Amino acid sequence: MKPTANPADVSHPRMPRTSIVEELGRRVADDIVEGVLLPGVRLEEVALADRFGVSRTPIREALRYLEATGLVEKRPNRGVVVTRIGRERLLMLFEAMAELEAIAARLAALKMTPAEKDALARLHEGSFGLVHADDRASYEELNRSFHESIHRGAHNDELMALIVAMHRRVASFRHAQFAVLGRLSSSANEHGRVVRDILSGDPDAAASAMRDHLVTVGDATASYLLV
Amino acid sequence: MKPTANPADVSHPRMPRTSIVEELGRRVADDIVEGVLLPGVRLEEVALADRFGVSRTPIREALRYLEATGLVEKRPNRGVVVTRIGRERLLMLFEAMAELEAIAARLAALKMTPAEKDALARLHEGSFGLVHADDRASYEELNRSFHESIHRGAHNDELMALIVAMHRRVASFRHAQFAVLGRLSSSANEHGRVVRDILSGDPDAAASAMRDHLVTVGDATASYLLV
DNA sequence: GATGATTTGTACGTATGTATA
DNA sequence: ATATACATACGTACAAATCAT
Repeated sequence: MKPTANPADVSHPRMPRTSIVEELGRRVADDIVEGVLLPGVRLEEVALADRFGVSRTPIREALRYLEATGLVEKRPNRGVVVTRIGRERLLMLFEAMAELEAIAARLAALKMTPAEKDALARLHEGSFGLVHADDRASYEELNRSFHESIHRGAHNDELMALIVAMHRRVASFRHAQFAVLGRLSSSANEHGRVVRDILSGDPDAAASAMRDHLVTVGDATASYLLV
Repeated sequence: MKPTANPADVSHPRMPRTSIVEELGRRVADDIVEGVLLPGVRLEEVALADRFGVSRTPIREALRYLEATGLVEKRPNRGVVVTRIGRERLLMLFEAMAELEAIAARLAALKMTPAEKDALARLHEGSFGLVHADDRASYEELNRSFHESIHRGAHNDELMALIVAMHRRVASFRHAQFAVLGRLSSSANEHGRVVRDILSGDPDAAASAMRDHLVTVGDATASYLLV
């Protein structure tokens, strides 16, 4: 691999090409979020360097970055591992996540434009068919879109960045456990409450509905988690 | 300087000594938060390396870490600057900060122990004397303690970490502007509402009171900010 | 627009600390 | 407990990009 050039990025020569470190950070982060690298797995610098065909220097910088995001943990002189947390702290993570999503719903109720509200309503309406067909994969995809459109509807990039970062951390633990079952229709119903309160512009109700929704999700998944 | 030894840390030989990178990260972060390094200032690697008597390698790792926290911005091949943001984004930052503090107040109302509530009440009572004496420095110190005790009272380390990180970022902009004037007594009154609602265990009221308090603070400071 | 100076980006070597037999 | 193996931490050298002239 050439030092600074990115093979997949030759289109816009004047656009600041993404550095190797950023690329490495993304790829390792993706592996963690997608469950390729599970919590507790040790990340050796030379192994990563060989795998990506670079020296250890950019690897170390990428790991420093990931350390700051909380996806990996670095113990001085003892290497880096994918972050592994106990049950208590995981519950805190879910609680914080639920509160952040509640904020997003709150702000969305206050600031979503009519067009955004309309799009949200349509998105939600599309979910009933998937529930009835028990199409879990499609529902999961729609669920993502649903939450993302609310995040965007909050019109606050800083808050959205917090939520995205938090979501990656939570996702990294989802794979260490079983899938959650039988929640499709109840999830859709909970979404319905959120949509109703956002559309009617009731921030407190929307926040409350979203919080309850996430708390339910949190309990359902946390109960399966290890340690 | 020796590679891994920390001159100021010779007491506990078995404690994992903090690496140079961590030390550098802390010191640069402190300089940014305390206003020694103002937004927009360029951070040159060699200059920092000379200043701290180390090579560029640990400097670069520390800067990567700070980049992830949002305190500095790194543009590929173009160096690192202390993060500088426009008015719009700053308002988002204040809004997010206010919502996070509101969450903390909410959880504190739900989870603070009687002892913690008692300590909070006493802390708040101590503020009236300072307001009357117009002792701004002491009031600011008490204000910190007040908010910190609420953060701790939320009993959620993940949320607290978010708030601390956010607070550092906000603080880095406080120094680029004038001091806020004449808010001592109104601040104390707003605190009073928060305390009342936390003590009575009303999460929604506590969140609302805290949010209003922070929104006031945000408006007051944001209106003085540059760009 | 080209050239030299400055700065960032990456590779690599060596020392130090940690784990294991 | 000591020695050996191995991974990490930092420093140094070189390459590439940016900036100033």
